Amino acid sequence: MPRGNCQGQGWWHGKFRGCGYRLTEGREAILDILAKSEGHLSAEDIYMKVHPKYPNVGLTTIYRTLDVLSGLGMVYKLDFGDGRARYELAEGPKGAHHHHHLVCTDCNKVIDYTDFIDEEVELLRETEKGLGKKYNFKITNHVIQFYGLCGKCSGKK
Amino acid sequence: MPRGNCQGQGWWHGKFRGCGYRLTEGREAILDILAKSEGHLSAEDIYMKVHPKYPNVGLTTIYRTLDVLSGLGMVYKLDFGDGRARYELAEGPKGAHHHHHLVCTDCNKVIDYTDFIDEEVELLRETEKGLGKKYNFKITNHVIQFYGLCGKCSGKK
DNA sequence: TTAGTAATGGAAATCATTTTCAATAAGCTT
DNA sequence: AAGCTTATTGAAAATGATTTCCATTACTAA
Repeated sequence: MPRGNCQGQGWWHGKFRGCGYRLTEGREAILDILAKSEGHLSAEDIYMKVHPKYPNVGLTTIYRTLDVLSGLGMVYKLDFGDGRARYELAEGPKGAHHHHHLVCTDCNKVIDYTDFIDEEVELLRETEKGLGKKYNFKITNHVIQFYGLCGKCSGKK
Repeated sequence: MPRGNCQGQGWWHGKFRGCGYRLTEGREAILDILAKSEGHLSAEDIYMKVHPKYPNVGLTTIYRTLDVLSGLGMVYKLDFGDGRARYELAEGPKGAHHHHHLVCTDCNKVIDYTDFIDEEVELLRETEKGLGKKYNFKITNHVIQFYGLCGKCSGKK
């Protein structure tokens, strides 16, 4: 039962089982919500959405599951600076929806953007390669985020 | 006494006073520590360093001051994913030490790097301009951070 | 000096996230 | 299908960083 670096491919069940994790009702429910919500959900958001259908899944399990998922690279844990972590499903098998975030520091609104992604991906590739070699780092992830004021907040009183 | 967007230039005293903030012993002490420590200090780290010399400066004041400083753009508030915020002085008048972070997700070691900054700055400039226009966002800041395993941790058991 | 208000610290309060622990359930083995 | 091993669970309690309260102190300007 390998438990460490299980970054293989395959979806859902396979990924879980292959790493020695058990596939439980609660975990599937959480994955389900994440998949259909397309948002940036906090642990509690998820709890709220899971609870009606699975009243016996507790907040603790949500946190634990998110931890596992993020460890497996299936979920990104995000920080928008408002004191609670947000989670979103990592892009599916296709790597389809690669995007980054634009955060309003006033109202906390978050915009997903996909502009400039090509140039960015290019830079990231180079940077990761360069940094990895220079600092002997095995880079697994990155965060790019812009902060500022959205139209509404920038035109406030 | 304007209190809002005080992003003018000028250093220290001027910046403070100009925004209606008072320059107190505690605030200077904190700025001092940040200036000479060149690190990524947590509120408590700062408290520890300030306390010997100014035993009457409390943790609460540290937090409050860091909040003000970060609001003024004099300090960056960073999140390395270990549950406590870190702070570092924004680059001085010169914009000299622009850098980003490489974070080991295992031992939490943080490396500051300045490689690829030129290309990056170029991309950022474009991105900020493009996003700002498209989403009507007034971008004030950004975060770029890479996560991975440092040499030591990647070669662990 | 005096009034008006910013700033302070210590204690208490918040609040997201973790830990503890006994009970339960998954998935392998037979 | 039944047993067995061990991952998983929920509820309650613990944790720990950050905030809030509030009465006191210290600037600043007139």
